[in-house]
Amino acid sequence: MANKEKYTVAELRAELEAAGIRPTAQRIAILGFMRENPVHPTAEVVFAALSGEIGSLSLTTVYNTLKLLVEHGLVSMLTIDDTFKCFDGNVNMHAHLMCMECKTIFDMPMPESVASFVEGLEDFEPKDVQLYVKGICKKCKLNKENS
Amino acid sequence: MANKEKYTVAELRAELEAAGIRPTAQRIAILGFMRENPVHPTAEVVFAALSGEIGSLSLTTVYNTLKLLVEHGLVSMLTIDDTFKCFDGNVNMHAHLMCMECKTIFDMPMPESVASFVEGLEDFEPKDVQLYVKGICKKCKLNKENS
DNA sequence: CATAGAATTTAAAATGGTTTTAAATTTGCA
DNA sequence: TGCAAATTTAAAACCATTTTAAATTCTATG
Repeated sequence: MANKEKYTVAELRAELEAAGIRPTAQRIAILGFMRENPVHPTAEVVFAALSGEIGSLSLTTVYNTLKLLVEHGLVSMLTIDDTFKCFDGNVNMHAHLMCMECKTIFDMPMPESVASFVEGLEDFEPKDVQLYVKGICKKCKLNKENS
Repeated sequence: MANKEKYTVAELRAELEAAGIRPTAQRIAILGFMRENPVHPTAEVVFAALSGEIGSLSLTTVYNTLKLLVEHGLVSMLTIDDTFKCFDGNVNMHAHLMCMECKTIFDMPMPESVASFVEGLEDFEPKDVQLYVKGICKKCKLNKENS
């Protein structure tokens, strides 16, 4: 299930408040960006995207806010690549593919049995599930062949 | 399928050579450690475990060697936790659970459908598959309840 | 409405795991 | 044995992220 294309400030504010987070302008903008953009941005990318909108925004705030949103389950953190940490505003369970060449991250539905595997775990209380597949995307494969 | 408990130097040497890696004493020791110990050590841990055996061993060599072994598929890298990078000497496909409290990483068989999911991917050539489940282990759950 | 206290944001500095550099050492091969 | 290439090492550099401390903003209360 994907997110909506557009969220109102009131919706974002309500989401933050429901999580017990004080809805500041920075937090609303960051959560809004994560909800509306079906990408997997790093903190740097979020900062670059929003620093026009909020002139005073600092990279520190973006880092701290994303961490806060992750801790409250409003955003999830992806560690698919060891060289950068990125975030996903779609917290519905799904798998991720990453092209090792162009670093693009693609969403995929989570295979059926993963949910039942996780539910069936004994002696372990699951909180977060990530399925990561790294490989080469079609575009990069073609590029390689023609060179 | 787990690894053996004990590997001979000749076996390790042969594995390195088959991968086109020159079998130095450091590389043999590091690969041996990874093969024989069913844990998920960081570079620091590998270094600490082997620096007695090889007095001159440097942490740099451990980092570089683990990277080399991963590049050649002899060892796999886990990015289950965003605060550390660790390694697995068992390259057979399996899932990982990590306790968010004590940070212990447990091996689990990979659920059936994941392999077929990966094989069924179109327009994407898979190279590495990781299923990570983060949560709370039994021991830590009990500890929390009694406090 | 004024104001104080608390929370948040910010810039700057610090942190720490990892990589790079360059020199020293070791290895394989003639 | 000796040389060229590869590897290892210690030290320095790197850089994404966190911490610090001061400035700002928000909220509650009189």
